[in-house]
Amino acid sequence: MIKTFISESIKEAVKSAYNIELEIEPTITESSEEKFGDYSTQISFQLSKLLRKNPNSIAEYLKDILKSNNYFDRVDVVGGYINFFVNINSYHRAIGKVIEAGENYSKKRYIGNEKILIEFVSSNPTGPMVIVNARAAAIGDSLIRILNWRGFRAFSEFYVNDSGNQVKLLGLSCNAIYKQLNGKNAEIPKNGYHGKYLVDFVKSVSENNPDLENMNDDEIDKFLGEKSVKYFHDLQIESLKNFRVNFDYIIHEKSIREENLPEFIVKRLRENNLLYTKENAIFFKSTAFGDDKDRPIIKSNGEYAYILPDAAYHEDKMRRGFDYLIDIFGPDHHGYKKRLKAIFHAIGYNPDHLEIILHQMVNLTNEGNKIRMSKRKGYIVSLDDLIDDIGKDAARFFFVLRKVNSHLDFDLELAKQKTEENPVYYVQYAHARISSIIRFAEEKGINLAEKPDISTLGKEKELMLIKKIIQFPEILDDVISHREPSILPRYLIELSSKFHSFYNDIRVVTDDKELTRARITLIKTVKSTLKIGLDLIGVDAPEKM
RNA sequence: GCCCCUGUAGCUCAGUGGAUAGAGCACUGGUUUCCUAAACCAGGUGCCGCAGGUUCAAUUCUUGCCAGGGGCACCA
Repeated sequence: MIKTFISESIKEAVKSAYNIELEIEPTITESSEEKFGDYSTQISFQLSKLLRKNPNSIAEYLKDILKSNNYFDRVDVVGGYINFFVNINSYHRAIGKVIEAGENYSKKRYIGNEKILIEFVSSNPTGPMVIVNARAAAIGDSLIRILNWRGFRAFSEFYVNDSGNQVKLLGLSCNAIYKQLNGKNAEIPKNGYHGKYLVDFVKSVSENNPDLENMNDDEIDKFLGEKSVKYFHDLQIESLKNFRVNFDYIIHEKSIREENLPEFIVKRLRENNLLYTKENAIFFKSTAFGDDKDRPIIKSNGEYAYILPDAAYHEDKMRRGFDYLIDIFGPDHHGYKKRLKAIFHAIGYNPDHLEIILHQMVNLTNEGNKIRMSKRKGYIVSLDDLIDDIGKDAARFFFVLRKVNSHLDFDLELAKQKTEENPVYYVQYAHARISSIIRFAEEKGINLAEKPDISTLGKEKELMLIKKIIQFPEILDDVISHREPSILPRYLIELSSKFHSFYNDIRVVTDDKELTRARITLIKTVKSTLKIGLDLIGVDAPEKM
């Protein structure tokens, strides 16, 4: 909030000095060193070209205007930079607002009516929830929480591919396993699923369904296929729930097909003259929309290519009244991005209203050795395994801590051993510590209901904490504008660090009741900021540890 | 061959068109009669992968190259 104020002041100063409206937001940074004040701007460098004056004289001129502002103790100019020394009253005013807001600090009311739909995970129902999908889950869920907290209307959705080829393959694989279990000769199809989890599943189904023996091959394929899709889907949703990831909507490919939406897409494309037939397959001219080559949407055997029902699904999203779509995909979908945007555009929507976020892969290693995971081949470490090993708080924190765009190396052994060093505990510990101090103060009979005198807070470490706390709303906005949840956990680590440092330097509960109340009030703002922040990434904020 | 991501301290990773590039881990030493030591304090490291270009200013933008990872189906 102080930053915004400085920004406004600069704009006004520039206007009154040179009679120009700044088109750009002046960049304001927190000063790297104390001698450069609290905040700095290098606006004079940016203006120097425009005004044909040297930066230093511009800075000096602006300084004289800015100086008169009662927010600052001092305004300095050093080598073209303008450095602001914010006075203590401004900080007291700022933290006063945080205290007023309490549990709702940084929360915004709904702004506008635009509805955002974020689709993520959408894993195939062919096995348990795996680690890569868990990363998408953590990212997507955190984004939704943060967007909604900051006044957007964002909804989460999971798309189930419960028809099509892979379901067929799953049925065939199950059938083969079923035969093998009964001592018959059978091979799992080449592209089928080989996981041990599937054997366990088929075993339990066949024990509970003796009629299987009376069915013919096709019937068994179908029966086991449908059964397993439902089973694995439920299992996945259950795992995600346990990971504190819930969905507003779950949409099945089957229902998209039943509503004949794929046919609608074909019709629409045909009307727009964007289809042609080649070697019995129907191709969509996606090159007209920037794709590298045209893509088949109906295969020569008459089946739909994956993109067709998916395009239909996006049509469905728009029909349900969403204005802006975000898809979070894994790195294996990167070639798919152009194609999907192309078809979205081709069926009549603004391609800017479909945003595709690609997160990078997760490499699982075990004592340095890479574990290659493949559901089809059957090497799997499931989300449930991970939670059992390191806990959901650590897992969620860890997944969101890395930037969406970077590859994530996850050493299972290390993660298990390093549990105690995991930064999530550092943050949670700060929260628990504050809770403990507050309990202690209550035991000492400090009346916390009485309004404290904040102006007694002026020590270096106190101001340091205040400065950090008031950054929080900006941090959340950064997360949103960059689509980068990792900014939040890193901020929480910094805030915790400032608090621990404060704690070791300054005693909160003392005989001075007035001062105690002021300090308790201060650390309460830290507590609620941590609580809100942790909650936004789906991590618990414990009262005790 | 084409496309995407990455290359910053011993390791894991932040960061920015601007002032002396940062954290954590690891390593060394210190801190508790007192609110949680899962904490704090002190100590030092960098051809910011390489080479051009744009700029008053490049680690940041851009081009080429090198290295690592991934993707390039009438799979989903």
